Formats: sequence, C-alpha cells, structure tokens
Amino acid sequence: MDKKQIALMAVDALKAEYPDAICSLVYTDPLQLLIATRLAAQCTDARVNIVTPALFERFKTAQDFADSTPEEVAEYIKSCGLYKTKSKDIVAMAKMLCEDFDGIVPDNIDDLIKLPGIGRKTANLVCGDIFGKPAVVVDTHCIRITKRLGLHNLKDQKKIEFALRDLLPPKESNDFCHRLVLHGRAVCTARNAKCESCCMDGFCPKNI
DNA sequence: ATCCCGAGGG
DNA sequence: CCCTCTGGAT
Repeated sequence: MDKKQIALMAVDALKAEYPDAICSLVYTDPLQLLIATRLAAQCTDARVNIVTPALFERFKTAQDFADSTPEEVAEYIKSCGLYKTKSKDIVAMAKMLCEDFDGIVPDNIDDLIKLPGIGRKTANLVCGDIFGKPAVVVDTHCIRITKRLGLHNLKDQKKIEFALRDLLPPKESNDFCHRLVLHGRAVCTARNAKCESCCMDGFCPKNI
C-alpha cells in the first residue's frame, strides 16, 4: 500500500468512527476561535473552555483587547499555561487587527500568520472552520497519528502540512484533522495507544 | 515524569 | 533542526 491509499483508508475509517468532525473549542465568532486556538497551545481544550467564558465576557471585540494590557489578559488565562507569551501575543494581535485589518479577522493564511502569536496551525484552523476553505491543521495529534500511519517521517510542522496536503482530498482534509484530534484523545494516545480498539488497526504500520 | 488541537527565536 | 515558555491533569 502506498501512502495515498493509506491516507484515503484513514479518511474513510475515521469518518465512520467520528461522523461529527466537531471542534471542541467553544466560540461564537471568528475572533473567539482565533484566541481560543492560541490559548490551546500546550493546554487541553477542556481547560481553554473553562477560562474563555469570563474572558469573552470582559473582551468582546479586537478593540477591547487592544485597549487592555497583557497583565490584565493574563489574569483570565493564567491557568492555561504559557500565559506571559499568550497574553502579550493576544494584545499585540488585537492591536494589529485594529490597525491593519479594520478589526476584522482576515480570511487567508498569509494575512493570519502576520498576526503576533498566530502560526500555521491556528491560521489553518480558522481558514477551515470559519471560512470553509481547504485546511490542513497540523497539531500534536495530527503529527503523532499520521506518523504512526506511515504517511510521513518528518518533524517540521510546515513540511508535514504540505506532505498531507498532497495525500488528502482538499474537501476532506479539514474534517480529517478534526477527527485525528478526537481519535488522538480517545484511542491513538501519546502513551499506551489502544491499538486493539482502533478502527485503523487493520492497515496501520504503527511506526511509533 | 509526561503530555495537552503551538509559536517564535536561535 | 533545537529550545523555551507554563499550569493542570494523570
């Protein structure tokens, strides 16, 4: 089996296992998803969802964040970890949104990654979930599972994104990545992967 | 001790 | 490529 075949089998298997390719971050507008995704760095989505209700009640627009300080934002997000860089990034990002983008979250990767603290993973997630564009969201689960599946043997996040883009149908890639997250939490975990109950056990080479 | 839907800098 | 940033959960 070549990589493309395995990729397509993985797409089908996960689609059957997780019909709803949902994002577990809670948000009601593009800015909230952008910020929640930034907060999710080295932190569980469950933890992010605990802090965001109060955060988004206090700050409703990019201007609200831009008018605040990293110190105030930090009070709301501290339990998510990496709080100094995250809070500094969020305020700087909001300022750039207001100054260069009329306070509106841009709809393309090139503009999104200009924002402080926004990298390819977050930019792809927003492009896929908010703007319905083909996206390859390369996070810790995506990297681990696609490597175990033998779809690549790379370390660089951007190289993995482009390698997967070549293997996945554009219309499927975004949902596929969401399903990788669900699967990574429940079955193909970092430690003690539950291969015996995995829907891809039949064709996974298990390159751990 | 290790991992959690990362990003930026060296 | 590598490292660092960080609290919470297991």
